[in-house]
Formats: sequence, C-alpha cells, structure tokens
Amino acid sequence: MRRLTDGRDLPGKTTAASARLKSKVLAVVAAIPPGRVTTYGTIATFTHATARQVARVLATLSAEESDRLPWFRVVAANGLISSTRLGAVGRAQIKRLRAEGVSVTARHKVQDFDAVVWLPG
DNA sequence: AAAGTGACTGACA
DNA sequence: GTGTCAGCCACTT
Repeated sequence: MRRLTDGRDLPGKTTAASARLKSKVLAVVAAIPPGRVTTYGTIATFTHATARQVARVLATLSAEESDRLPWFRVVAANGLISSTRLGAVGRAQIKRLRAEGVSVTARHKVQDFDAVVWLPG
C-alpha cells in the first residue's frame, strides 16, 4: 500500500502517537452497537484527541480495517453525514445505516439522532 | 520550511 | 430547519 496514485493517504511514517490513537479509536468504533451511531467529536473526547484526528484515522484505514470496522456508524456533529462529499462512499454509508434501521433524511441527517446516538463507556 | 488540503465543528445568515 | 464561512490540527507537496 503506502500510497495511492490519486494522491491520498496511508502514511508510511506510522508514528507511535498515531498508532496509539488509532488503536483507541478503532476500539471505540468497533464497540458501537448495530443500529446506533456516534460522532467524531464524541470519539475525539473519549480518546483525548480532536475530531479532525479521529476523522483522519478513519480516512486512513486500510481496506481490511474498513471492512472489519463499522466506520459507517460514525457521523459528524448533529448526526449529519459529512462524508457525503466523498460521493460513492457517503452513499454507501447512508445505505448501510438505513439497512441497520437508522433513518437518514434527504439532507443527510440521521433521523431522531438523539435517540440513536451512542456514547462510549 | 511554507503553503495547501481535508471521513470536522461551531457560529452566523 | 438548512446552507455557508472561518478556525483547527495533522499531514502532504
């Protein structure tokens, strides 16, 4: 892997700090129950990181990891699906959420967000 | 080393 | 309620 020709990702560095944060983030994401969602900010607080960092971790997941983890249960603040800007990926995320019983509005916002949001702990 | 970019957020229109 | 704009932080060029 290392790098994709379209310019994006897979840091070859893999610093110790990043690896530690990544482990924590992955642990939290893996713990999200089906049919529930959580936000980048929540994970960020829980892992003592920033939302951007969490987002980056998920953005740099390997194919196997993204397949193993329910990353689609992670949404932006207010239950908004921010990854819609990725086009196909965002669509897939919404599709999978709906398949789990999570309704998403036409504006890409999780319906009854307060009811389906999940807090780690 | 400086400038550009983005799975984000919070404030404002 | 939705749509934009401006900070943020870490990474890439």
